[in-house]
Amino acid sequence: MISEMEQNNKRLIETLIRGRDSTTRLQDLLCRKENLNGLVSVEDLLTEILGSFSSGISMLNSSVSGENHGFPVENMPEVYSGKKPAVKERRGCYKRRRTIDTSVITSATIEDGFAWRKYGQKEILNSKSPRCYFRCTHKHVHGCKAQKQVQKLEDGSNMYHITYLGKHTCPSITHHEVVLNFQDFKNTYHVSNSPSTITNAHIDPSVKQEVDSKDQSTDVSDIVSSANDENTSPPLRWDEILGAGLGSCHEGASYMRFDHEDSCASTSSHGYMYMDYLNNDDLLSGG
DNA sequence: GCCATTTGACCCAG
DNA sequence: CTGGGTCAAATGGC
Repeated sequence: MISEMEQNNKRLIETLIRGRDSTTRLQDLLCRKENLNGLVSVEDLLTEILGSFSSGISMLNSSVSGENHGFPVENMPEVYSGKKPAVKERRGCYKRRRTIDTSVITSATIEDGFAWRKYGQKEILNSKSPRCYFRCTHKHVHGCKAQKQVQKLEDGSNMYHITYLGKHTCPSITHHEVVLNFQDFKNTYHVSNSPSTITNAHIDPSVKQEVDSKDQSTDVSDIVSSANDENTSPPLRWDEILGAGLGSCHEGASYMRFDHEDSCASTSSHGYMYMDYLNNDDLLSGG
C-alpha cells in the first residue's frame, strides 16, 4: 500500500527531475538565442520554473523519505462501507466528492496542457456565467480522477475561474507534455515573484505551441467548452475562448489560491500547471 | 461509426 | 427545500 504510494512518489519525482533537466536544456538553448523579442527575460522565467521544479522535487523527496505520503491522495476509495449498493438503474447515482485536493486559479485561459472532457454544465445561482465541469479524458483508461470546474468571471475581463479537483494520475502526462505546457505558460503568463501570483505577459506569436501530438490537439477542443456570455448568446465555442486566451491575452492579473494556504505558499510559487502535483493536502493532513 | 459535447434529469449536501 | 455536482441519452462533428 504505502510502498505503492512511495513508488508513485518516486515516479513523480523522476518525472519532475526529467522535466527540470529538460527545462535546463531549454534554458541553455534560449539563453544562447537571447531574448527573441526582447520580451520579459526568458532566463528569469526559466529560473523560476526550475525553482519550481526543484522545490517540488525536494518536497516530494522529503515526503517519500518521511512517513508523509504526499502524492497519490486519490488512491483512497471513494466511499464504500457497503453503504449503498449503487443503484445503477437510476441516473445520477453518485457520491458527491468532498473538497479533496482543490486548488483555485483565475486565468485568462483555461488551457493547462491536460486533456479534459466536459461532462456537465450548470447555471450557478449568483453567477451569470455557467459553470462547466471537466474530467480527465483518461479517466476511464487510466482511472485518472482529476477534475476541474471552469467558470467565467463576470467582471468584464475575459478571465476564468478554474477549480482543480484531484490530481492527474494518468501516465500519459509525461514530462514532454509538461515542458510543452511550459511553453504555453510562458506565452501567456509572467510568473511574478509573489508566491501566489502570476500575471499576464505578452504573447509571442513566434513561439506558438509546437504541439503536434494527437493528445494535445484534442486538448484544445476538449478543454474548450461553453463559458457563456450571459446575455449575449449561446455558448461560446471553446476554441474561440482559447483563441482569446492564448492569442490575444488580455491584461490583468491572474492569481491562484489553494485550499490549504500553507502548502500553497511553499509549493505553488511558480506556475499553476503544477498545482495538481504539488498541492497536496496529504502533505499537511497526512500526519 | 466513433467520440466529444450538450442538456435535462437525477441525486446529495447543507 | 434548494443549489450544485454528476449521469447519460441525444446530438453533432470528424
